[in-house]
Amino acid sequence: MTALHTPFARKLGAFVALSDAELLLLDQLHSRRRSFPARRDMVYEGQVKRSAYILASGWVCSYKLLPGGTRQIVDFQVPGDFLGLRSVLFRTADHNIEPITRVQASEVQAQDLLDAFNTAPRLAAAVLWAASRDEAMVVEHLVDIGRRDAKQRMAHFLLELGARLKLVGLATNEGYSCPLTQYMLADALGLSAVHVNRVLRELREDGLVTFQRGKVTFEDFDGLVSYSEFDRHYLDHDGPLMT
Amino acid sequence: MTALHTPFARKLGAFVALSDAELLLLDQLHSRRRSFPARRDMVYEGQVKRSAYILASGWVCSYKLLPGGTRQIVDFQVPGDFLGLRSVLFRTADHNIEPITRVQASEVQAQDLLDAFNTAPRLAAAVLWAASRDEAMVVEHLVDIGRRDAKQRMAHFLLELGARLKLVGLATNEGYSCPLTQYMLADALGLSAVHVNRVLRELREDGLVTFQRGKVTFEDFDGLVSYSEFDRHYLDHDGPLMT
DNA sequence: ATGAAGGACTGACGCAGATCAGCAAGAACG
DNA sequence: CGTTCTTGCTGATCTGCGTCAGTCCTTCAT
Repeated sequence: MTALHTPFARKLGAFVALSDAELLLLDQLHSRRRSFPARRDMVYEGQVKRSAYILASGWVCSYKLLPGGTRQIVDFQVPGDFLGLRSVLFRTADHNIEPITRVQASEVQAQDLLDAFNTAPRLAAAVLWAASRDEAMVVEHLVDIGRRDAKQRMAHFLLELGARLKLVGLATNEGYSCPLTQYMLADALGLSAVHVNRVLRELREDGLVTFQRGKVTFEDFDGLVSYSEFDRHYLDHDGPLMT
Repeated sequence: MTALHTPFARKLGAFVALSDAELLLLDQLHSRRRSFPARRDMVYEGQVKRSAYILASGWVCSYKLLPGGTRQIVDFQVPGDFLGLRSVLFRTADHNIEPITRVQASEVQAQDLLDAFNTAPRLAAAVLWAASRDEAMVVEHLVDIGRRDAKQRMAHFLLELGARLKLVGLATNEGYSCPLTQYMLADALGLSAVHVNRVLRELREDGLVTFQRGKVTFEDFDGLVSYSEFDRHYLDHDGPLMT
């Protein structure tokens, strides 16, 4: 039961009902605990020796730098998220990972993970499932940037982030606390920071969401969902999907 | 050796040097051959019973529809690509898959795949590797849409597609044949069809690429690479990366 | 042969969002 | 204690790209 207190186990538990033995295995993955200061890259593009991590607390973002100096944030990772699962397969990292806040993470060797998978294939399924869901979020992000205007894009993004945080108990339909700056939002959504500011003001004036002083507050959750055409279902689960 | 004639085996061979036994296993995955007509969705969002497929010939695209009637094409799949690997893990498909041309594909049951993995873990690694590479392409696509202007975006996209096709022997640095319409390019790149047309004309007038009558011709490959800030390395391999 | 439909292509016009150029307030640091 | 950095915020101006409204050409079906 103790393992359920880690955000990671909590998230996996939403996908697969895990046995005590499986929870114990999960716990063992958390042995090599490390801490990272904010703003210094944990992983950078081209880096060869990499590990995977399970985020215990704090936020990070994965991004790509362009020659012009601009950057595109591909995804944010919140507590309970796995990072670098995919990149373990490659020799070198293909993007940068930067902690947004101070971060606590468990380092996971590829071998430990494979061992755990051998003893508990259902665990493997759960981890792959979580990874797939993360990929689905990147796809949703792509749609956001490709086909929604700035205001809808922001609205959709804030809801999606909320849905993710809800999975690990860090958000409700009231809101959540969020350490992102307007510059980061800009880099994630493909906008300028100036325009992010304007869009946030409009959403606030419309009485839909407020994002101020590190807090996202849903003033009118249903209104925001319908305004942004957010699909309630794709991240929602009433309980484990696999038993 | 015969299996090397399928685009899929050829692609995996670029990642991992496969033994004869592994190639044989790969061949067996190709037993349930199916054919699909152009333009009728193979998989649609919300569909419950799904299979994975290995594309033998023809092109397909995966896309998401938005309530407004617009769509965002997330990725194109070309011969040798695996489709639906990720979605096998979910109960329902989260996007649509539409054949662009008539398509030949081998249906793969989740169980067959798992069995193959058990007998040949190196094969599993190769398949996961290929899947990861596909995900990396989605990420690159995201960067394209988020942070490059229309002209650079188009240039980058055409090069990326070329790099992919080169892996299965369907492109050279001279060019490749490509069944995409300007409307599809628009839906993929988050542009209007009108603007796609303008951008293609500009690239042609600059003497960089020509895209006409189903053929992409690189007039000045190096020029295009530097104009679009294309990273030559991320899809290039001189030989198997794992032996 | 004759529509009908899809695709390439173009010009005129308008707008969403970028860019530029600031100000103000708090945090971090000497 | 002032200084510098970071972040939020704003107005003015400019532009990339969308929208509208077409034409032309090719392919296919009747």
